[in-house]
Amino acid sequence: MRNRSYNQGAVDALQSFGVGIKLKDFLMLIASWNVNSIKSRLSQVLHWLEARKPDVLLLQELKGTEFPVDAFKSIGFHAEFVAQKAYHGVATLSRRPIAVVLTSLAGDKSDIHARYLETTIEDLRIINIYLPNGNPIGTEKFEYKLAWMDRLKKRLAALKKQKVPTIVGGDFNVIPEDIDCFSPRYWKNNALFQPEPRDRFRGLTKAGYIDAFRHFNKEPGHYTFWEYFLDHWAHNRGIRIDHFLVSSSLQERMTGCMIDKGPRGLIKPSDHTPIILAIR
DNA sequence: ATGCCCTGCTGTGCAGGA
Repeated sequence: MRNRSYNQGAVDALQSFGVGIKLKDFLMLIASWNVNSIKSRLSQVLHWLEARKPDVLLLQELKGTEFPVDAFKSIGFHAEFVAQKAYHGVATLSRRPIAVVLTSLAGDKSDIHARYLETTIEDLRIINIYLPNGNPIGTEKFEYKLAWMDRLKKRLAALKKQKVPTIVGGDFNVIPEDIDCFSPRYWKNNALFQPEPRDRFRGLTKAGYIDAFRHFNKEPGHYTFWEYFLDHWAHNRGIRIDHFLVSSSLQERMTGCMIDKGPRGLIKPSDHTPIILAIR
């Protein structure tokens, strides 16, 4: 699988959109990709943007203070980012101008992690998140994750009340249901699979934010992350943790949501692969 | 029960990821 060509992945991904959709005619394509270091993955991201031509790309895990704004500018993308040394970091790329609304999530002034970027692009509020991992369970890291999710819920409730059409995309570090992992037994002691974060994720969907991928696809076996080790990729032993949550007011405008497995099969890949949302 | 693999950082392995 490691040698699988990029183009085959692209073809597979496009087919999952179904017949008769002419992508560039009437769709806005919004993608999200945890790249596990933008420095290490820059050429793959540039190549992917040229191949897929999304309108917006949300990046997570930049892993450094430097961000290659000029490289993206040269292929027609505006870029805004929130970064810190060595860890975390999120960036939003867009062919259309980006208006930055917020660069951090309210509710904890001591939280200086680069994990949140709220923007307006066209008529949409687009929130890029890198939700805390939370491992190991039983530590302050797990408590930080839960608190972060509570803060996110507050923010999304406020936007819902204001009737702002909102799309939250990124690495949620939550496996929503058992069908979103290859083996519940393998993940049972992991922060991504605990009842508390899963309940909070369901709380967001109950509050009027649609899990876009599940809206279109009820099958098990569709993942966005595969461990680097133990041949997990070759055996499709993955988890679905990168998500788009979409305001229910935008439901009629959603035309598809797909996972593009192509980039995970490249040489020196990120451990995550992109997810793409199509909005009319 | 833990590591496996990968990245950044200034390291002489560690922290963090998931």
